Amino acid sequence: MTHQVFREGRVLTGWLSKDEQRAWRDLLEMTDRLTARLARELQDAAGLSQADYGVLVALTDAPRGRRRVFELQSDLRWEQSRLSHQLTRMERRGLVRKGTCTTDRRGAVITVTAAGRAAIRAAASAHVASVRRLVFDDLTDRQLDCLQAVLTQVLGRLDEAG
Amino acid sequence: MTHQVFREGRVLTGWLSKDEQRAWRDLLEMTDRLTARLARELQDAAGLSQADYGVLVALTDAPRGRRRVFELQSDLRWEQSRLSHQLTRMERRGLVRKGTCTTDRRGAVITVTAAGRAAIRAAASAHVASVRRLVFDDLTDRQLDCLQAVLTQVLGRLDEAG
DNA sequence: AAAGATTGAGTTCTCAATCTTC
DNA sequence: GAAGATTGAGAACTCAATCTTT
Repeated sequence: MTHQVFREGRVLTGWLSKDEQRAWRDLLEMTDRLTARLARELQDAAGLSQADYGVLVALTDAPRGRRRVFELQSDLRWEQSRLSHQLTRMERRGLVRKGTCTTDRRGAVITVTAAGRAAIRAAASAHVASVRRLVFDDLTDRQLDCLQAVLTQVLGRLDEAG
Repeated sequence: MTHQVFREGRVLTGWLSKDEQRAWRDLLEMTDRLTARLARELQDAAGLSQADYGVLVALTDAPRGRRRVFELQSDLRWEQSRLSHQLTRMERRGLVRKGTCTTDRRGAVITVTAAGRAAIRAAASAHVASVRRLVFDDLTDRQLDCLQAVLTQVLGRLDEAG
């Protein structure tokens, strides 16, 4: 799409058309409200933050529930220090355990604990149900395809942009 | 859409189909990366956080650059105390001014300052350009329509859900 | 020196409690 | 008591500096 360049006689190059503005505002509002709601639900269901949940998903997806810190970092695309602080807090709460790596003594191996598995089990089902109800239940196949195309395009742009 | 209920012989009620899972993960990744990138740009261009930018947009959109705190609250959908802390910090930095309301002495009136206007002017053009380049430039009219329909639907669901 | 990870200080967000005026 | 807003304490995130091992 070559976006709308003229509107009411004024040049709008470099700006957004009315439709684009609306979509942008709605996208921001949707993500804000969606994440706020899901965060509250995770907190209520299992005392987990979104950050906790993300870490636990990455760990439980991995073989034996173990992952190096730098691997988690690329899974989650978080800053080093954010992840380090987060893991320290999660260890204090008993959700994960830190161990040193046998083959590289610089490295830490993070393991999800039984309590961590229990917490994510308690949270996941209601969480996924909410995602389905709020986002996917009313979507047609065509809408899902279209949404995926948009997401893929924007992610591609972000890759180019570094 | 009635989502996919059977897959490889297993019942998936209450869960997400493969396509839905992918879309959900990509949506989370897109919003994370997009907001992270735009936040960095705002910071570099004008020393503004996303939060600062949101407040300044709401104020400069309003007549005479003035808005009551509870009005900003419903504009931004923020928690009371978050907004209050944010405004305190922005006043300290000279971006806004707080005054007491003449007709209701409980109330505070927030006004954008000249420095606030200058800051958002410095940030806005590059910000909008990035939004266009990263999100809208490659979108067809049909994709924009479809995206808008999805956003409207999800926002509607969120309204129902309270 | 580079890779893997942690630390501490400063900033921001959340939650509950509080204060003032209606 | 309710509405409008602030405060303080604790948790989370960012940035730069640091530490250890390779």
